[in-house]
Amino acid sequence: MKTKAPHDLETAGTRERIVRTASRLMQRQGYEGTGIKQISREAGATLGSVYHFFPGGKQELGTAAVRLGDEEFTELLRESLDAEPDPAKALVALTASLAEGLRESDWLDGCPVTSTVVGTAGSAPGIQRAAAEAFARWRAVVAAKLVAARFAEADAEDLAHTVIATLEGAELASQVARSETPLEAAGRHLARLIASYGGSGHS
Amino acid sequence: MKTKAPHDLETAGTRERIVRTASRLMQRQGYEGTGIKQISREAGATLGSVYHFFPGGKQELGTAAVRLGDEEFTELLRESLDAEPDPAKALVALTASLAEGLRESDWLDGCPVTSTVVGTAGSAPGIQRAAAEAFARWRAVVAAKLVAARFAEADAEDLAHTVIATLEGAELASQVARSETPLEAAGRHLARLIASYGGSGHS
DNA sequence: CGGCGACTAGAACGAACGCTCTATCCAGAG
DNA sequence: CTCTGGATAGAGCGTTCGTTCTAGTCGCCG
Repeated sequence: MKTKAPHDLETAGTRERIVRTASRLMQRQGYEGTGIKQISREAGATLGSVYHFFPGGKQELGTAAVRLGDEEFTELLRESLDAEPDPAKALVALTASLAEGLRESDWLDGCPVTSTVVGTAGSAPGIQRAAAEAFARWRAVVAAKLVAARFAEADAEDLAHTVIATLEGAELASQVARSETPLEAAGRHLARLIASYGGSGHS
Repeated sequence: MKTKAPHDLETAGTRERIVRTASRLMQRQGYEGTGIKQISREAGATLGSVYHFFPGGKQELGTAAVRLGDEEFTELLRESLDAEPDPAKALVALTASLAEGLRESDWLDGCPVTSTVVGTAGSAPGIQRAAAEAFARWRAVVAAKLVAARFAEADAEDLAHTVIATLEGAELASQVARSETPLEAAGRHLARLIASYGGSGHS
């Protein structure tokens, strides 16, 4: 019986509801600021269900929440980069959409990975590892886009570090300042930085 | 009696010990992850003293901790920028020293303001405000340096947004990856971005 | 039908949380 | 000396924390 599909439809329903709720709450309140009871309450699940799906407790749940945020942003990143051949223009569009999302949440929803991982440095190694993997994956997506736009591989990977770091920092700065300006400036400056590597466009 | 100096020497001693301890702990564990009793214990003060100096409770203490982090980084920023006439080179040196500090703490001590403010978005407006003021002050210091290096005022303020955002993001990325690479790349790329504004140097 | 495993349900535990409160200490003013 | 007020000291409040545990529900296989 390899078929786990039948009742997985239901179990995956509860499990996924818990992870999504955990991710959303930790995005706003941080890892330490979010309680398991609050998660189970808002997810419409009970404490028993939470510990059934996450026997590792809060840390395992936090790790799953970070991974969900990882997947969601990876997809957003890919969509933005695929929609526009020029990576510089794509980044400008991406920062604009990040700023829009942030404003629409009344500046509450920053990067889910960042919010969850900050403050767990020495105490929750699983979460640290998941966050490191998320950053690495995002960098790889950006680097692949740059390589596709005829960048040298070394330059692409190098630039990807700064692209991701600047996006993270600008998202945080915009959230704290309650203003789209940091993200907007980051988009423009990343485009300028990329353009400074010779090619003005995509060919 | 305007002279408050005599016993202020002692009272300021305890008060400052509390704030410094709070700042250090919140830098590592976040705002929610740090307890007032832990702060008082590690500061060698009692609960009574904490609430005597900070009748506003944890939020007032957190705000003071953010302001201390603000002052400390403002000073580090000024030192780095004053030591080198070319702002681009100064930023490379700054990222190197940030990376060194991070590595020396075994990747535990990130930006004290960021760690403290993340996760307090909707719940602690005083902390949010103090963090916004910190970012604005740092931006002003960077912008002033750029203006002194013959940048147009509009360009300088615009660039300052991205400089601060990138520094924040790279510090976070370096901490999570436990690697100096993100900060090192950020320094090089910020220097390149600044250099792209015409002047290759300081005159 | 009986039994079994996946899942739900929530009471209960000890510890820690932020905060309030009273008591005490002590230097300096009168 | 007394008196005063800033500072120290810590017991104790009610609440919430993460976690454990037992009981119960449900669908499916034999």
